[in-house]
Amino acid sequence: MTREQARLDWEAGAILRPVRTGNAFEETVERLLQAIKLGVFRPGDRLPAERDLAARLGVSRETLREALRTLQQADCVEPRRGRYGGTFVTYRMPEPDVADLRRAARDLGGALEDALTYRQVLEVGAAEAAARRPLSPEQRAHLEDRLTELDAAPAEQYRQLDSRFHLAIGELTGSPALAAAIAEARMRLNDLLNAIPMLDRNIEHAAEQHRAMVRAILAGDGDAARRATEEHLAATASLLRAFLA
Amino acid sequence: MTREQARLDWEAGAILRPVRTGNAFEETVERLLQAIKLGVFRPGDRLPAERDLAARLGVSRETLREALRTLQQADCVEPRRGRYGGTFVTYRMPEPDVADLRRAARDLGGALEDALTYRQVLEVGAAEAAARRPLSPEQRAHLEDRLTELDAAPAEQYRQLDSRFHLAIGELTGSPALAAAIAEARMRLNDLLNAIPMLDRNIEHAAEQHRAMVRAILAGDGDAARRATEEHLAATASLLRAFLA
DNA sequence: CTTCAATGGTCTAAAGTCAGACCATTGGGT
DNA sequence: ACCCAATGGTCTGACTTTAGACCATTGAAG
Repeated sequence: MTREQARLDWEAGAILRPVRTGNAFEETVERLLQAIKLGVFRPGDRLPAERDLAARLGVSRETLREALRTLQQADCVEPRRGRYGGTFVTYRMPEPDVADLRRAARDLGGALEDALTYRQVLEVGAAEAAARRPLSPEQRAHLEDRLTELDAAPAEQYRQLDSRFHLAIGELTGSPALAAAIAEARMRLNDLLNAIPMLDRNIEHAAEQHRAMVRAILAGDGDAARRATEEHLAATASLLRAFLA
Repeated sequence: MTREQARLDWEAGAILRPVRTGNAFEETVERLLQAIKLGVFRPGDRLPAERDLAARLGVSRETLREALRTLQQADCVEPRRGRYGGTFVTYRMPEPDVADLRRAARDLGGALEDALTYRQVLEVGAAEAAARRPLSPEQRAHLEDRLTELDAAPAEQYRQLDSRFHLAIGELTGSPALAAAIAEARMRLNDLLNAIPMLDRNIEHAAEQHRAMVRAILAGDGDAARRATEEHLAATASLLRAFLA
């Protein structure tokens, strides 16, 4: 019996895990907030209409509206009525703050190493998969656009555009499951990554690594794509750990 | 507007996706059924007590019981009352059938390539991550046990023990998120993998690849672990595609 | 100026889900 | 022979979520 329990804890942890996380309302708030923090929706952008958004998120319009009301009270979002109205983003990224960083890391606890491993495996694998895949001219252009956009980014938009660049590689794999998992991994780390103060030197370093990733992917060189992504993520993880130490 | 919609479809597909899949009851049925098909619970095994299982799955006991009732009506499970009673597994794996295989593949549709890519990235990355990690003697022994068990498997248990072997590598990464993702990827492909008729020749081939994976992981050789896993999964995918063609 | 289509705002009845209490059954321990 | 702890079985009341209908507002198009 005790042995059976031990066997279960060891072997079934990945299967006998919660089917649903919290309630639909909280999940919806979190998703929308992350979408904004990840730069999918930027300040001034209009969110999809409530009926649309509810359908995409797989929740009822009531639940979505409850979530939007919460975001509105948190000054992240603002509704406007009438045709050509909608829900508009008002969220502004706070300045990076090492105290925030440490608090966020403490909140994550042991899940930090988990999330870093998860992210590493997913993004390295995705870069390799994208490189080994025949890409359409549109896809190539899209990737290069993300890189150019990121290189030209004003400091206050850097982190969101960085997220978009990394998410774009996930999309290039053509695997929705993989792209979704990458987005999920990034969401878990996002508050941490956003709280890292970015020095010019780090940004330049990251930019060179981004270019190496794009070069390798566009050249169809899976090994190089993997190595470049490994190096980039290792550097980011080191930077993160440095601020936590 | 149309352009905004197109941008969203392209960029936000990974974020604006359903927060909850169907209802709790159906998800619970699916989880339990997959746990049985994956060999986490084997015929004659007793499932954890309802109160326990409900807590692990994050659903109410009522919902869990509704799911168990469904599984009972499908002759997968049988309840016994009283102390030392419980819910016992009665499910028997059907014989592999190419017709089932083709039907299951048709049901998956485009999600097949998605699932194969997803699985490839996760398992290859997990093998490498496990190899690069310091493993305790218990973990090493556990991995070797899984391999030995699989090598000695009677034909009717082969697939479930194969699942357990692959899931064990995910657990070795020490990343619950990664282990859970591997289990999820395997669940998506499981009906397909289980429907492949296994010839002795294929089993021997797979066994050699499994040994190579374990050797590399225990030796701490990440590159070799990655290559061996890549090769093994590519072989499985080829076999699968051969039966679908 | 009027129209009207697209949007957010509101309401209701039904279904799903939950926490917890309590009952019924069983077999090993005393 | 009895007890009792652990299990499945049942019920209730509260909360959550849903689907859908309908209302209110707005600004561009005609």
